[in-house]
Amino acid sequence: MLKKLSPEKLEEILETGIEIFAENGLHAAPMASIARQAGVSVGVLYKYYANKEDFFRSCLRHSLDSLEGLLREVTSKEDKLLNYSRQLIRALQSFSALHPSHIRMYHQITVSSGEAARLLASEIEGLSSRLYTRLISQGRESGALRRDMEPGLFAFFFDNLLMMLQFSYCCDYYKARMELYCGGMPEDSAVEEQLLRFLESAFTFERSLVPHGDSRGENR
Amino acid sequence: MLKKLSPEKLEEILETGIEIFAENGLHAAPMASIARQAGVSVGVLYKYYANKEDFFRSCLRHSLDSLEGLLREVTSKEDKLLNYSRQLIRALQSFSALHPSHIRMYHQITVSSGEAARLLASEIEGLSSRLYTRLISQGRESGALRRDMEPGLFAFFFDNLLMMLQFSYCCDYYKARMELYCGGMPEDSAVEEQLLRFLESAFTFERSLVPHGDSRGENR
Amino acid sequence: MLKKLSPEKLEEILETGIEIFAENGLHAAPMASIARQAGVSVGVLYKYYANKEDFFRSCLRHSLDSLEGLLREVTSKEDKLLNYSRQLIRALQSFSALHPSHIRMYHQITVSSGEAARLLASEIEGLSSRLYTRLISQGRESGALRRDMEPGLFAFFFDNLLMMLQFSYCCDYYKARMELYCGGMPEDSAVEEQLLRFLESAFTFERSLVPHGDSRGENR
Amino acid sequence: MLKKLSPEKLEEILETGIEIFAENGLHAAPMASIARQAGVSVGVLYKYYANKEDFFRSCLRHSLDSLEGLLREVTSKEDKLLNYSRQLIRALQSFSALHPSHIRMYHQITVSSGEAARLLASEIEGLSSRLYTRLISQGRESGALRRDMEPGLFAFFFDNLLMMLQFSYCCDYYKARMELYCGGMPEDSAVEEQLLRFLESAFTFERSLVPHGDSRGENR
DNA sequence: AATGAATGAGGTTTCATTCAT
DNA sequence: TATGAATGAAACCTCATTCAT
Repeated sequence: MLKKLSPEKLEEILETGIEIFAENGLHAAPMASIARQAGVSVGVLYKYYANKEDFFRSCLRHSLDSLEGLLREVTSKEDKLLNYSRQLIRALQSFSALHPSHIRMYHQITVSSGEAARLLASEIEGLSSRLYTRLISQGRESGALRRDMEPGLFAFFFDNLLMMLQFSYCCDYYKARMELYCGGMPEDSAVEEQLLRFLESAFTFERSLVPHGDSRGENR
Repeated sequence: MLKKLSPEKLEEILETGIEIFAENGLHAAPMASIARQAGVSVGVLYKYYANKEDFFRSCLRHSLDSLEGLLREVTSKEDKLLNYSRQLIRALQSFSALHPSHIRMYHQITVSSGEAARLLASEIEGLSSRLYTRLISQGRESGALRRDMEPGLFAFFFDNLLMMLQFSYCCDYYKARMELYCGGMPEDSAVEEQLLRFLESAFTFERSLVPHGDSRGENR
Repeated sequence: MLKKLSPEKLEEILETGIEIFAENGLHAAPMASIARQAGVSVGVLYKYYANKEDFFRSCLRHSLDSLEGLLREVTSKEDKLLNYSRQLIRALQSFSALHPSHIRMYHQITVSSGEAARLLASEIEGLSSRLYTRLISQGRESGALRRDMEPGLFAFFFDNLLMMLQFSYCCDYYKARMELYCGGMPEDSAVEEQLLRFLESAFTFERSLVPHGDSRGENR
Repeated sequence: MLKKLSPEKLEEILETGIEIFAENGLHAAPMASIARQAGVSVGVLYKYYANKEDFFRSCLRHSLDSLEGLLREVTSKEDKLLNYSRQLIRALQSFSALHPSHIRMYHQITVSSGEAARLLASEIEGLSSRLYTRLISQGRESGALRRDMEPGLFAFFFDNLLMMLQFSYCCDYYKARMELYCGGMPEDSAVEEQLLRFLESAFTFERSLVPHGDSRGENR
């Protein structure tokens, strides 16, 4: 019985798929390129996956598995948002350095539309949205975080910053944009430090405490 | 570029292009659809524009003109970051409601790669990156904003939040994601209020002032 | 305005389609062959027809139009089944000689299955089934034809013979089969004469009149 | 042909082949489906049969063996055409009910063309054409059947009716067509009775005896 | 000058056949 | 010997671009 496709080969195919999807987008990625680059024939792809859509879903699932593993690992070590944040930033920086194609593929996914967009969003963002909202609610109850915030929206802002960070490490357009803002690619440690400061203040200080007063009130 | 097209027709062609590019992406948008929907022949498109790429650049330029107009208008009225922020948020909310296709087209652009990505980023983000960095530097000098920040990175975070907000109003995937975080589409006013609180705190409170202490130090 | 596709060219495309469908079958006929043989590009086919299925339907309709024209013409001249039969046989012989591909395409259609088969059958056979059944019923009422028959089944036998005749003139397999039975391709006139004798007797003599008695009765 | 396959397995493979060829046609039947459904590997098929064509020929031969057995059995019991007809109709009705795939495969064969068509026709129709022609000739000599007929053509008409009957019981298109003519699927017994009446009259009454005269002469 | 029909390369998917195991 | 994974040619269909009218 010919078992040519070892788990390693299958892994390689999926990683190649992620790479090509990341580069070309879901629609424009040629199955032939994936096959060629993975060193197999197109027939192999269609033996293991019903069609392009199915293959893409498998690539996504493969990637999400490792990303969710990362998320769970970080979560298991910390339970307070701000402590957790530092670990998370570092983990994302390292994931971005190791698997930039995965992040690029997620970014390609964000251009989908219609029902597919809704399904993909819930598959990709479901876990983190629930986690962040929970951590923030807990922090607010315990008094560790500010009270004058809506946890959902603040979780949304929080994830916006982290998602953009990843994209900025991996996607050409966002990379160029970050360099534009920072005058070159900033050090990982500088990003970590500054983003933590940004987040700490945003999540801990209530509006009434804002000190300088000069930017308050006149908008009402 | 010859000039036989009336300015109105030209405007219509470009707006149609933006719509179709926004919907389909740069690669998948059919020139024939654009021509048909704009009520001209494909021949006209290829008479005035060398090719699809060239036409796309013109659509982008057309859109940037109106977006930069908006930015300049808001800027002319305010010069302090936090006052400015409220105006900007409102302006972006209204722009997103009026011209969602423009925002979607910008989003489509973010998937480009290589040298094109760098050029597009600098064309689209150049103005705001310089503006935000300047406003933040000034605020830091004047004492209105915190001193322990790098203006470039904080400007980057600031724009990340605003860009994601626009995408979340206009692009299917991000729309679904925002609903996931907020349990439904939030009111414009709630978004405005919460994002302002988030930004105010992030930009004004220095780390040493962080009140509860419980999120410091215990990181190992 | 480029009007390259004259009605003549369109006709040529449809005739070529009929030819290729007749030769290869619906599924196996390559659109590229049709285009090449008709002297156009595949793009033309897909500009005028939504897809292969649609193109095939148009070929069928084109053919049915001429066949139904023929049927109506013969019908208009005669209203008694047996007079009508001679005209019909001659018409089918001449149609088979002029347009063998059409007949071969009908034959290819008979291998379709499922709902498609039902629809095609009703489209192709609807007219003649109604016509034959009506003629036979009328003949039975008037006393010109035997009374001890069910018009539907006799119409069915009648059409079976005519359909097989056409196929036997045009389709390789049936041609070979007819030669097997007749020891070579029979003259048109012999086929006409013999088939008319066959039909006349079948449609006019009632069972009770069967003369020789030796094949009667003992089967009951 | 090597012989390691048990006769039962061989039978199963051939029957499966017949089924798949019947359903999909010669061209579109996937060898892999046949192997899977028969519970063997494709390798086995290609070990015992040189290629698809060769395998198909074996399926046909297998089917012809049983059909010819049937024909011989009926023939051995009767020697007069009209007595024989009733037995034959019943036998074909029962064969159609038991082995519709075989009939469908024969039908699929009728779309073949070129030299293959000639060979297949002679293989499939040789026996019955010789048998029918002989029976009819004998009947004509003995006076049991009409004299004014050419045995070959009448045998041809006779077989046309029987072949169409089988196809009408088994093939979707012809089934739909028969329902169109009869307003629903007729009872086996009605078909038997009516077809016998049709055949009896066709084969026994000479033209000169045609009673009503109204369908004679006026054809110019 | 403007039109839009025509082109044909390129993408997805299927399946007969081979051959490593 | 038997397996069934792998191959890759060929089919459908789309769309950027050209160019006859």
